[in-house]
Amino acid sequence: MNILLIEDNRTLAKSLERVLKQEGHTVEYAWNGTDGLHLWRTRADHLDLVISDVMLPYLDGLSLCKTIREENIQTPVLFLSALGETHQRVEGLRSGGDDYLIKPFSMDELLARVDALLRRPRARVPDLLALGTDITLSLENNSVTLAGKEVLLTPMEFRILAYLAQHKNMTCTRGQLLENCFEHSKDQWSNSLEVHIKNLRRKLFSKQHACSLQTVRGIGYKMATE
Amino acid sequence: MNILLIEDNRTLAKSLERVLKQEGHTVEYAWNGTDGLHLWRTRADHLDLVISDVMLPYLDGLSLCKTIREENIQTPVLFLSALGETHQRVEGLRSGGDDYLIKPFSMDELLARVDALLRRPRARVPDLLALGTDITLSLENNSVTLAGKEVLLTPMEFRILAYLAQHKNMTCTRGQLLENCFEHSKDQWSNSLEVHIKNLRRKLFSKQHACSLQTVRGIGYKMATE
DNA sequence: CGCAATTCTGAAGATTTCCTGAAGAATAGG
DNA sequence: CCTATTCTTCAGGAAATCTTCAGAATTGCG
Repeated sequence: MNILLIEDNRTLAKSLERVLKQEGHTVEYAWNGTDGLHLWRTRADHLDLVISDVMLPYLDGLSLCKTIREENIQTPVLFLSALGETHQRVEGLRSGGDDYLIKPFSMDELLARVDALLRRPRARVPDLLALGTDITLSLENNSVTLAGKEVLLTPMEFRILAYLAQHKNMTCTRGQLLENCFEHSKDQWSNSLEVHIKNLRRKLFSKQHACSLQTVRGIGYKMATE
Repeated sequence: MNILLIEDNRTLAKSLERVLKQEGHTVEYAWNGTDGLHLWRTRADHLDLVISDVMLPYLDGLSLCKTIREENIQTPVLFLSALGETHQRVEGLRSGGDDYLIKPFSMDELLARVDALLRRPRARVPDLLALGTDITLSLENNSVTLAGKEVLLTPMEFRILAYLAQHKNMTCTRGQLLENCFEHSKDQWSNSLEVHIKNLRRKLFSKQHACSLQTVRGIGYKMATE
């Protein structure tokens, strides 16, 4: 696992690095907030965990984490801090942190908490999604191609398709779709969804594919691929 | 979000429940280890978080959590305990816990930690139920496969099958089935149930299997596996 | 064996859910 | 302010599903 360590105390950093490497992790290191931010941003795809001090030169850990979270980067974060007051710990978690460890701590506890954070499955969203053999969908530029040719979708249609594609072969309830793609609340009814589904079918699934947009009666819809 | 609270101190439990509900969560409650285990197992699909005391009557929190993890259920767990020694906290995390909060704690911190645990993407456990050797049923996809091939069930059929599968090798009374799968009240009669059972048998149990849908005369039905 | 209670089965009617086309409402861009 | 695009609503009809019913089959028991 890849861990980014942001800590200005070089001595502590060294020993943390040693211990983590012993556990089989690879460790990258930044000694201040701005360097940390840069590394985190650029390497986010490869990182499995960030361990960050709260008090750092140039940019403190909490602001750093807030910034990152606003960029929709979800790498788990373990904060280290000598500030152990409840309100300080709460603030750490509210800033987007996943755990908060008070200095001084034992290496055993650190490793246990690191394990707990690494154990949970990551939700890494790939950029290009393939549906069957000839439908491709790029989340980044909001575009869809069918057999190599671009198909124009309305924003709403794209949101719905993207949601279904990200959950392909799972049944998505009408509630999920309404909540995630519309501003509606979960349990509200709107025929609108069905109209968009119809249009998606017309634009993308009119012919036989290795992929189809199925309705699951009484529940919702499912993007089925082979 | 759905939270299961396992705590034997009724006073503490009550106030936790109140605070969590204020935050918009729904709370289920168990006051001892064995009840907790049962609730957790059976409702795992709907639970988003478990908050559990460590010292509990009948079955302590750590063993409880280990058992659940061995069953491949990944619901996040927050342990509460008065035992705040490092080695005890480490043990909690090693047992499959995700966080460990030491009593007494402030409600603020509890809520922050609950938020942190709920915020992270859910473990997508393919909640697959196996019946015999060749029937598999996925609650998430609302789908059933027989010898690898998908079998299409109606919503009602699926609900009934799922209920029986989740209680396999137990006799389910007609009352249970009516109450859980239909909108009927417990003691109402409806031939409808039998019709659905018939259709399930036709679709899934027509051949000899390691699994059969038996009728228990005068009581109800049983999903029997070997 | 014969009877009564219970369950099974097929088909038809009732109900729910979904699809579709078109028209009205909202929104953005010029 | 006008236009083009997109979104939502509505209503009719189609399709899938659920329930009911009546007769047949099965089971348990004296």
